[in-house]
Amino acid sequence: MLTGPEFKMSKTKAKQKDARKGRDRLKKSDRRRQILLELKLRPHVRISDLARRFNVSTETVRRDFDALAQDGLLARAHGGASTASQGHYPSLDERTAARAAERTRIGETAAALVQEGDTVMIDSGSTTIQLARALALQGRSCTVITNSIPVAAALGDSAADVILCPGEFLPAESAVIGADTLEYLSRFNVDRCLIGATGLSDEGISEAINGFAAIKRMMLQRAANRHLLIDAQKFGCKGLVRAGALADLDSVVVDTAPTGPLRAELDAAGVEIVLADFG
Amino acid sequence: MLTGPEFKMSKTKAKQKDARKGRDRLKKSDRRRQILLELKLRPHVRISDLARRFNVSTETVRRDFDALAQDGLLARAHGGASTASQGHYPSLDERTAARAAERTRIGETAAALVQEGDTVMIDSGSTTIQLARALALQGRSCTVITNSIPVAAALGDSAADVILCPGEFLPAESAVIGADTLEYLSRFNVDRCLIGATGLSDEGISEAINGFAAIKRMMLQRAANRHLLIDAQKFGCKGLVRAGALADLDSVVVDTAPTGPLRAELDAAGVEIVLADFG
DNA sequence: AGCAAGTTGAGGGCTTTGCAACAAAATATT
DNA sequence: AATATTTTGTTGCAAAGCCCTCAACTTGCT
Repeated sequence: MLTGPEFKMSKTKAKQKDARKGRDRLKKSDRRRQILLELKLRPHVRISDLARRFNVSTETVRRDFDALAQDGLLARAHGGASTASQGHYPSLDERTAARAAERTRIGETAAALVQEGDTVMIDSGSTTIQLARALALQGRSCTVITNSIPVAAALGDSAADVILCPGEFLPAESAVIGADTLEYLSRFNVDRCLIGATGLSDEGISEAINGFAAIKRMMLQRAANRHLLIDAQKFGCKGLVRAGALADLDSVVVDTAPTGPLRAELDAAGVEIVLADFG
Repeated sequence: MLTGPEFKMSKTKAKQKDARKGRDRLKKSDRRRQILLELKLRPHVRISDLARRFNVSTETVRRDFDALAQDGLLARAHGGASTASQGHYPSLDERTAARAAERTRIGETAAALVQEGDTVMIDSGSTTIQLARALALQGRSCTVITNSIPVAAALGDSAADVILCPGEFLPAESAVIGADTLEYLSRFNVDRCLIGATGLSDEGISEAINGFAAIKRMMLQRAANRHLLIDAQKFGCKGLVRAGALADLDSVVVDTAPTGPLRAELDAAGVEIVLADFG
């Protein structure tokens, strides 16, 4: 999206823009690009500041915000806007808040599985970010190896040491993937790994993105205890790629106990079901 | 008017808080913890939303914000607050905006040094973030290896491929350092490296933090062309650690040409001075 | 040129937020 | 139990932001 549509000014008359000294205004798309760039730098920008900076009226900035928000490129706020990226989190209305509560609970329950002094691997995903939050809150002193930048940031100034994996940076998920990531992970032997997934069915763990599936497989391979964090909505879902078998797991942390064939297969594979209790 | 009139249900015994089902208010510290937790999840929270959620007045939330902002735990914004972490970027007032203009100019000039298809190393620091922004804006297609997460984020969805280094995560700078970082960097041979520094004097390049100096040294070692980005304010400053000699550089990108002994030594070492022109 | 479309700025009416001072609860202390 | 201290709520007003429409301006196209 960085290829702007206004690259054709060279063919017409390209020299009226420098007539004014230096205070000339930018074009719309340049301004919007600048806004997005600014947002990558700091989490929040104020309408009034940007208006002053770009030498345009606040209404113009407001219109920019609305347009960018429509494309999901930023989130509006009263008086300004903030980043929408960094993984897309749902808004703060009642329904979603209730669902977020389940995820928080799963994260807290999973965090309790981590022992003081453990070394753990945590992969990327919205549920594992909740786990990282809980881990930071509980102040457990441990070593965390992760390929997710939000996880690293959440654990940033907690008691935990955070080791980040190398690899190709994926802005959509704010995580790294690729051969280097896998090779780096393969060097470690850890006490446990905590991973998420897009689906869990009687056929195994599945994931929507191929690169992430490989990470999960590697983490499962390097850990003595393997935990999957997943909410009941994903029971029975089969994502694009298979990330592992049920037998690869030691336990699943869920908000609601699974039933039917999934439950049967979990039991057959000897997977412990850890229920995140709501109380 | 939202607070029901029957709030004095049991004023004696110590366990009246669970009498009402779940709608009780939290204490101050819990509330503030929740605010910080919320902020780790999304980049911005609104005062009015939190007030409704916690069942307190907006003034209370405002006071929470002020207290947390005082501790540097969040950044106020009109109508809400956003994360303060992720590396401390200066605010957007007049003075700093003027100084930021110089840095932006340095970043743009340095970005122009990068050729299409280049492989480059970029280290962490506020000036190099500006460089990353400019690089993204110019749409140069290249491969960037960095230990800085803001640099990676800024280049996120540009034409550039971004490779992130492994290492210990440092929340204060949002960067990674350590032996793994160095070892990873040592694998590559790149066309150029672009680094910042806390000081530049006739004695060489210096840096305030030891771990970062080692990164810079390694990048200088692995690159065919070595550029230092630095603003005139840092001329003559000697930081804690020496990150390299002047002769390790091919060019310095500055906003103002250095004079005196620094200039003499740069000339003697054959370092090109690239001036970021304002105009 | 000249027309059409798109972009921007200004004004007005309205809502939301910020701020400060004071009052009312709740909590801690003696 | 009575008194400090802390925490929270309320009120009033100034300032900032929002949203709308309309006019001025720029840009693109034929």
